[in-house]
Amino acid sequence: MSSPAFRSLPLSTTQLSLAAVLRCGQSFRWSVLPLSDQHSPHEYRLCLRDRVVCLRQTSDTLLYRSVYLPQPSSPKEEAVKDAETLAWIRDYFQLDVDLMELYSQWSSMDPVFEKVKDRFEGIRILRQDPFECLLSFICSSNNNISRITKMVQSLCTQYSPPLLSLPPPKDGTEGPLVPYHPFPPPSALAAPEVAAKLRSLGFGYRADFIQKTAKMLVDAHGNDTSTSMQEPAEKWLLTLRQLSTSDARTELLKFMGVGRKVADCVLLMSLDKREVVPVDTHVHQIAVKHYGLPGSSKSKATMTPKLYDDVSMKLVEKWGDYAGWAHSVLFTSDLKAFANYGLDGSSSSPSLSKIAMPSSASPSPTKRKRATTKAVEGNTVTDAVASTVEEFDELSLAERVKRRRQVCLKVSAK
DNA sequence: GGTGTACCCGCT
DNA sequence: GCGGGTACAC
Repeated sequence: MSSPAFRSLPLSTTQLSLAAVLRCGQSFRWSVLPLSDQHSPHEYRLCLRDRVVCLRQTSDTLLYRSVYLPQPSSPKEEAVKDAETLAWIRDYFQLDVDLMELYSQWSSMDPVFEKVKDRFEGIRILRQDPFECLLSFICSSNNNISRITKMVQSLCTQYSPPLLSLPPPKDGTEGPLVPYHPFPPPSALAAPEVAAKLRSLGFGYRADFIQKTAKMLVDAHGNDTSTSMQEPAEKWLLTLRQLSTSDARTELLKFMGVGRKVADCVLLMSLDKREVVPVDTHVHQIAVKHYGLPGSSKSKATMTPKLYDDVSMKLVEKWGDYAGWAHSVLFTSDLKAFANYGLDGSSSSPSLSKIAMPSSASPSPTKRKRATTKAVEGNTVTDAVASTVEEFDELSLAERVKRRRQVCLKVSAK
């Protein structure tokens, strides 16, 4: 396989830090390969349907290239495909969003953010493929990044044939070829026997969730496995981007293994719902420690729907329109794996865990106010989210179970 | 409608 | 034992 030259895109690491963004638990599929280059210590690779995208980064430049299948037959055709790769990069990393602008806004709104911002630059939300995102986060329950990564890799190697193979990027050295697999389509995971296989691969109880969710999607939207690049179910998931946060969440909650947390991750990371703040026990701890949410910092209260809403709403109030993006910065800064991140001597910002709780940590709000204050036609983001939260609240557990059953029955009836 | 428990597996 | 949760039964 040929090794085309890298193209370059001027881009500061303050706008995008691959080292943080590709390893902080948003996407679990990027290969991180060592380089002997001081300025760019790693190469990152991701396999798409028809190409493997390879990225490197220096302080002021993003270097990119792709290896295609089929290979371009002329320099002209290759130039066209490279332009596609660049367009994909702009879309996937949402480069039209000015992260510096957001960082300064969040800093002015939040003293806690102010303290971590210098050490955790360039952390933004990826715009991922919804199907991959959905399955990845179904795998994430009661789980850690390293195991989720292994499971997602298994999905690819077991259920999606390799697109092509590449040698490691070691400058100058020839190494063994490594196969790159795209993420499998829904139809590849829908067969009943998939569940048992996934269990044997160490997926645990998530094996059934994956297979059932894939089957629900295929049965509801068909699997046109003809040569098309995307199956109908994948296209349908993309249409959820047009829906309101609340409506899109309702759709996601119908799938097996998808509760509020997983749904919110998919909304934020693949469906353009930038204000959504997914709440897990970790985020809850952050909220208790730094934002005066009620709850003991030691006792791990079970995440009830109400507690989830309280935490999520509080953080949306704090950070505003792009609250989900801000959440990602704080969340990353609190990951153990990032304990030494950004400590290159030039910065002295602490990791979040080292920051003392503000002495006047907001006197635990007597009671979370429901969004009673409807502002101008619900145009403020806080209100928009608050109202969606209310709708979710009103959706009883029984109703959710019923809806899910309906879909399951519909599925098994076929 | 809120609360309790089992669930796979790997790590502390 | 617990965890970057969810399903299911009271």
